[in-house]
Amino acid sequence: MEKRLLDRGVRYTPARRVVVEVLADSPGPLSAAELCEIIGAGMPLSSLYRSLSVLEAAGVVAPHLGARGLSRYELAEWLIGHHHHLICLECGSVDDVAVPSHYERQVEAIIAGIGEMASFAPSGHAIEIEGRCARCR
Amino acid sequence: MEKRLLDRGVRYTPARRVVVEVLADSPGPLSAAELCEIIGAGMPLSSLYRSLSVLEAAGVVAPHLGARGLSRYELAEWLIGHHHHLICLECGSVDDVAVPSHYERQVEAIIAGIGEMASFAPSGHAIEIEGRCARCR
DNA sequence: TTCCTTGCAAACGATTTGCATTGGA
DNA sequence: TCCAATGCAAATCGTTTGCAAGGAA
Repeated sequence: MEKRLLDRGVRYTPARRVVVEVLADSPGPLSAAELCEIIGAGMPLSSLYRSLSVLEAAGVVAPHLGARGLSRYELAEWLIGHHHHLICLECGSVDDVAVPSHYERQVEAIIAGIGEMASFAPSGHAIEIEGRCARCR
Repeated sequence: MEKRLLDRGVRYTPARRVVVEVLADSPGPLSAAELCEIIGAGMPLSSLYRSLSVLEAAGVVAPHLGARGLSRYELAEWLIGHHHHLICLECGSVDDVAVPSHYERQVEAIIAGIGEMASFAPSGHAIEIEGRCARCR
């Protein structure tokens, strides 16, 4: 992954490394504010955003645009695998969920069918499942 | 639908009516700025947002939180039916697409399966399909 | 030295709110 | 009359950017 940054002439600095590590440990995408909280002091929001945008440009993190005009960030799918999101309407948390491959194959087929119907060329998809998470039941 | 507002002690005013009408005519969700543009002058953004929040509280419109940190609004599903979104990565447009019921039944089953796996109680879902729309091909 | 990186503060764009005014029942 | 609705301007929130200082190659 470091190579990916070096190829773009940017460094894999401690600040960027910590962002990647925190995201790697998270069960789901995190907002900038959440990241900042977890990383702790000594990380100004502006630097955080700069790290995120460098990492995004390098294809290492991907933004997930969500509730109340705030983005959540997670590692790109080539790092953590294809997955979908469980959004808790109670506490607002967003967790990743991997979908068994026989389900995912059905999803692919459905997406392809819809694309054909609508003369739309699909290149990616996301399923957002809303409800109540285990903690809020 | 007017009843829905009256029940909450709010009126179905011309300003609110025009918002509903413009949304009803749109092939997909619209941002506040787009709504304002379509409605034309004489509709300050602040009033628009106020109309939207009243309509949202009444369950008549639903926000769709999307690209580049801006919300798009559409009529609630009980008014326009269950559907998913085609998001064009080229021009940024978002169009609704209704899914044939045999597909939708498969989707329901998949969602239920995932919910069980993750001890998550699903109450709704959305499939966002990214790609290129017919216009941008 | 030469870039890249960082921190701070200021700027920005979308959305919200305070307040005084208008308007419908 | 009374309360809801509106317009304007100012405030707020998440995010971005300009600029000068710090750091690695």
